[in-house]
Amino acid sequence: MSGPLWNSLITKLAVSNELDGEDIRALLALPIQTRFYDAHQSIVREGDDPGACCLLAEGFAFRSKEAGDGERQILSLHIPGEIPDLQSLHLKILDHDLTTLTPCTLGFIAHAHLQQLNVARPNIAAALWRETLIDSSIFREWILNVGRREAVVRMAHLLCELLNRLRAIGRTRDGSFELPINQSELGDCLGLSTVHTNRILRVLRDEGLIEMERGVFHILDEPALRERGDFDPRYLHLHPPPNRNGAAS
Amino acid sequence: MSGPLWNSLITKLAVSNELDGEDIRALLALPIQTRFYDAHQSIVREGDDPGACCLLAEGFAFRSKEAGDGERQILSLHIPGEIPDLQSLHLKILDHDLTTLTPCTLGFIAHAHLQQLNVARPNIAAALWRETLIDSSIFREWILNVGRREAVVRMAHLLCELLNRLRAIGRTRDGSFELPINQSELGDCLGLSTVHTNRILRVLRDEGLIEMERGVFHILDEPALRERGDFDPRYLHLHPPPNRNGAAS
DNA sequence: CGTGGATTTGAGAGAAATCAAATCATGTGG
DNA sequence: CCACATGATTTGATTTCTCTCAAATCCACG
Repeated sequence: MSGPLWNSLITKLAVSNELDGEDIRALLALPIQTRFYDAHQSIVREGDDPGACCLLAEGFAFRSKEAGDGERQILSLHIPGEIPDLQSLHLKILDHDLTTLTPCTLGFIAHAHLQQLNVARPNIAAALWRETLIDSSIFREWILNVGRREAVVRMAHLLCELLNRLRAIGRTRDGSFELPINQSELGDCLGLSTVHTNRILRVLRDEGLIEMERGVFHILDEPALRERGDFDPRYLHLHPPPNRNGAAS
Repeated sequence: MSGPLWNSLITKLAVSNELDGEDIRALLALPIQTRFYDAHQSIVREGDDPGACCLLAEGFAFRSKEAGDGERQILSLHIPGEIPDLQSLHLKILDHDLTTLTPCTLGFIAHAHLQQLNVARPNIAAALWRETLIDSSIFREWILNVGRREAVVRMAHLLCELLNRLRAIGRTRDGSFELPINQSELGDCLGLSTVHTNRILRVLRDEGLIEMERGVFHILDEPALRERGDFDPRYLHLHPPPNRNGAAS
């Protein structure tokens, strides 16, 4: 098999992992069931026990939880090539929601097939484990962001993160990237109200750091935005680990 | 080999994983180098590339990051039996600090030995992966906590989490647990100032939900504290996954 | 008994939320 | 092509929560 689904997965995995020819062949042989979703559709919900992981091949999705008072917190934004619920492979019961942000092409991969792949290709097992650990590293940075940075810095940081992640999979042009997200959702990422989110975006625009138009963000001065957002991309682990034993190349 | 280090590890792993006799034998054979640390000592730092994981056998530790302005955010609190930097097995460069909270007994396990164990005992590899995923699930809940709950609720939630995690490894008596943490550190867990942390603790005491004395927390009314803290323990995954294929018992 | 760290209290400032309303897009049906 | 409905963005005014600054108290320990 082959096609855009497999390509997005391999492109993304190759950002942070060394894959050899055998690995790629094994990935291409992975049975994936394609489905198309509209924007703002629930993919899986807290409490579900899905039996398959969801590869995001095209579009954007997010994971979220709700507090008791109904306030929503977005935990992560997902970009093409990611498997947002990869953890369901070992944590059967979902502890959060997964929802499309835009129309999406999704590929469902049965847990059983992933397990077989992990046994057959330990290097892929390590890569997938590593992906979940990078996911975790991004959560840690979000805790810091929401817990200890003020609103403008938080927003600048988030935009830097998105720019860097999207650039790694070739989805930026100059300093611009497409991401159709509204201000209410942006606020839910940062723990801010919609009104305050709006004012904060204005600040960044007034400072000449960004511009926005329907679903497209333009980063006008990345170094300045990094400075403003206290951003250091190391936590994204956007490179394969240093190759200590002369393995795959 | 055997001793308190191995016991703490096995006790903790068994909370959320099914281990069979062979697994336990393999764990007991794991070479671990013991070292004793004082309170408030750095174990590993952001940017380090350690070569070994650190098993927390006795005492408490925390992971943290610092924002540009020097504000510290504590990302997680660790209890006996946990391996707080297990992710360093696949993410070589540390993206946060790991520090003792109290005097600790630590066991260092070389990455190479863990890798060998993962190959020899796939069930243990799955358990370790699962542990890192639970870690991740706790991060997600902390994002929600810091992002969308107000201070009193945040604090109540954190105390419920600690009670439940410590109970699972047998470190509570009735509703009480030992945890020598000061208010500044507690504030750093929750994204609050020390002063506000103090006032919030007073609120919970005035409401008759908790009592505190040097390093010991007494939860006087757990159901009420759960209610106050919007707490649902499911995200802690404190039970082994449902056994679907009749494997280990 | 003095010292330093931790906790507690008070007062005032600041950041972000809430409430309310206006404006701006976008899409639909007539 | 226009009237209208809907949702998103924007703005203003006010309230609430949390922080900061400062000082007092408490406590463990040498």
